[in-house]
Amino acid sequence: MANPKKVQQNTILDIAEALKLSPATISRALNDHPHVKEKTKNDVLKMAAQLGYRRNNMASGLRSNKTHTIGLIVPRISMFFHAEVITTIQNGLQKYGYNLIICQSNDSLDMEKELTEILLSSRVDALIAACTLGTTDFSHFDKFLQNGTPVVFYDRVPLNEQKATIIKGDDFRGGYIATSHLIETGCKKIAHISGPLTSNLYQDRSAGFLKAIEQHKLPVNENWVFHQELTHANAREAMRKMFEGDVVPDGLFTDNDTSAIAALEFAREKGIDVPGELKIIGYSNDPRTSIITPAITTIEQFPDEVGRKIVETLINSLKNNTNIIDERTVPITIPVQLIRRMTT
Amino acid sequence: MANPKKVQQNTILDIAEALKLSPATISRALNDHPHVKEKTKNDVLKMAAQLGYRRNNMASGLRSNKTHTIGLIVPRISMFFHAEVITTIQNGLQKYGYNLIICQSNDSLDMEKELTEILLSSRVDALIAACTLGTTDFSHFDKFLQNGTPVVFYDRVPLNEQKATIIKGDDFRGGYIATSHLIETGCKKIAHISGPLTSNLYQDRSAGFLKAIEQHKLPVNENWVFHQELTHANAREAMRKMFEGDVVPDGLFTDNDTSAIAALEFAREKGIDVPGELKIIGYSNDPRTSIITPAITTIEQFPDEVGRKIVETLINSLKNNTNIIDERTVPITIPVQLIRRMTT
DNA sequence: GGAATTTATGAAAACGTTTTCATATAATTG
DNA sequence: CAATTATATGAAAACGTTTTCATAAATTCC
Repeated sequence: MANPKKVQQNTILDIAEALKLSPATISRALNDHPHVKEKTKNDVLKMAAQLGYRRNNMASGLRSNKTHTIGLIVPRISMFFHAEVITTIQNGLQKYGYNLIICQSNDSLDMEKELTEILLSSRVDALIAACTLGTTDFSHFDKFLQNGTPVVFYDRVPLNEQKATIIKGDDFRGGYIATSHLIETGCKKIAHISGPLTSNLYQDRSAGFLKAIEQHKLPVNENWVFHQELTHANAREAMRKMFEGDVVPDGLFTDNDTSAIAALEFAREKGIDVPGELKIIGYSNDPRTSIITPAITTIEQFPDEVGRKIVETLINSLKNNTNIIDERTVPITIPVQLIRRMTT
Repeated sequence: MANPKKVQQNTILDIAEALKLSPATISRALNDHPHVKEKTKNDVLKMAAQLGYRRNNMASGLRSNKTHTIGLIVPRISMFFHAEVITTIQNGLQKYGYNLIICQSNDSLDMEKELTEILLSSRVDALIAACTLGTTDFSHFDKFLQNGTPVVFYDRVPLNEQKATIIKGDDFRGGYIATSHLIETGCKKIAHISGPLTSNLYQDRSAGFLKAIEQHKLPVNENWVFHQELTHANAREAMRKMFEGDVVPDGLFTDNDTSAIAALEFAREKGIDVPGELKIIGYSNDPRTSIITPAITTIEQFPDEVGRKIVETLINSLKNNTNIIDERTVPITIPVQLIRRMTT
């Protein structure tokens, strides 16, 4: 009694009955099948609109084995880089009639595994994933590849996955140009606050860092290289350690902007002149870097470019239904760019 | 030939066959139905795991008329407030076994309407929506309410929707305490950069603003009240207009933080001392406000609280399957808080 | 003008579950 | 111990589409 009368959704059979046609014809008409008369199509479309008909995606998906839904697993939706990428992906896929189920792993590997199970149950047509920092074994994604579901990894990606598409920023180059920029602006004692080496991201950026250092025959101070979770607090702690000694760095490369901001705030508090005594460069071009004083030099990763590329390759492999297996063994690399501001 | 062999997903029938049981029993066992022997349940669960069985959500949903999927329509996922709310909702719903289909209207009313159609086709179990600034007619949401699908509006909400749950910040109070704070810190000539009055958000904040002004018997200068899209550029333009005259404001209340930042930057460029000559207060507690110099006073909206409340009421009405129609005609209000920083 | 082809439609099966109804067995009652 | 009730299972229908196969009608061909 609580509910008045719930309006029942009309089905294809209601249209069929109203027009004295078979459900098969209605289905074909709605899907613009070539073997249906124009007039019939128009009649069906008109009646569908009149009855407020809406296709039942579950019934349709069950029969046709297509959900028009794509799963996305991401560490956290509110991280700037990811938010931008997701926005682009969402808007892109929407144009092609695909829905996006967005899931957050909260950077927990267990959660990531569970999410693959859930998305498998949802029978997503494809999967997009930016993995956890701790994901070194990627076998929980195999289930998708095995039944022919395209998988695209971006940002944090497997190193030797042959069967999935891999889209990543040019992290080696990012590390290299960031460090080179510090050197070119006169730094001789360069520190590096980096993330855990379990992730390709920080492996590559670190390699780029070292390459630039070696190329200019500068020494590497082991005590000034940190591999840690890139939080505000950790960066502060690293700064404290480095600046309690006699010899202090004159340049700092951090693998994200949060760490750069923390470092800058530390310097501000301790009266360390930036960029006079210490030059700082971050990574990602988070909006905060352009707003803080002094504005922080950083590396742009072009999240919208990443998003666009993901949509492009995905739509492609969904259309051709050609599994990506054979073709895409080479990762797609999105270029990076130095954004010079006031901290260097 | 291109694809090796795609692995076929096992179904309930495969389990049934393996165990010499009927599919009905398998289904019941998997759903923890009370009328199944413990031993049988264990056997089924074990065999399901062994065969790598994953329920087909489409088949399940088609039959049971439950998708365990909830739709979310939001202007833009990358806006700070929404990103936070969504993160909380996502994590909350995940715990109860619900997926979230997130859609962006890009603040376009047409897109919003289209998205309701799509989510209707997906037969979502419930809908959460933060509407477009231009949404004054909410009838495209009626379809959900008519077939008993719970709808929760938050942030930008309909004014007189009797049948849906409404969760909103205390915008009147926000406008009131922001303005009062400016007055208390000595402002006499207060400007207000607000959003379009089509939205309850800005109606309420404006009302709060006026209430405070009247209460202190201050005059309202019509030329210092703006109702416009709250972009960086628009705020700059408003500042330009106000500061080209002889009489200039000594206090500014902006309805979002982007405008406050734009205003602060303008002041900085023109050599207007903040907070000496001009005090500024924003809205939302965007992370940028705490990082800019001087840090901007603003109003905290507690996005996680909003998200939690949404999940709570939603799970409740999904569980009871009692449509919200009768009970929830009163909007739920989330309190706001003044965050005092350096611009006042 | 009949055979072959194209075009338009329908009947019925299929997708993988859940659920109703029926039934067989086991446990409990008087 | 017969009668009732509780427990455990199966057969079959149902959910709303899409798709295969068959066929009727219209068109083209020689």
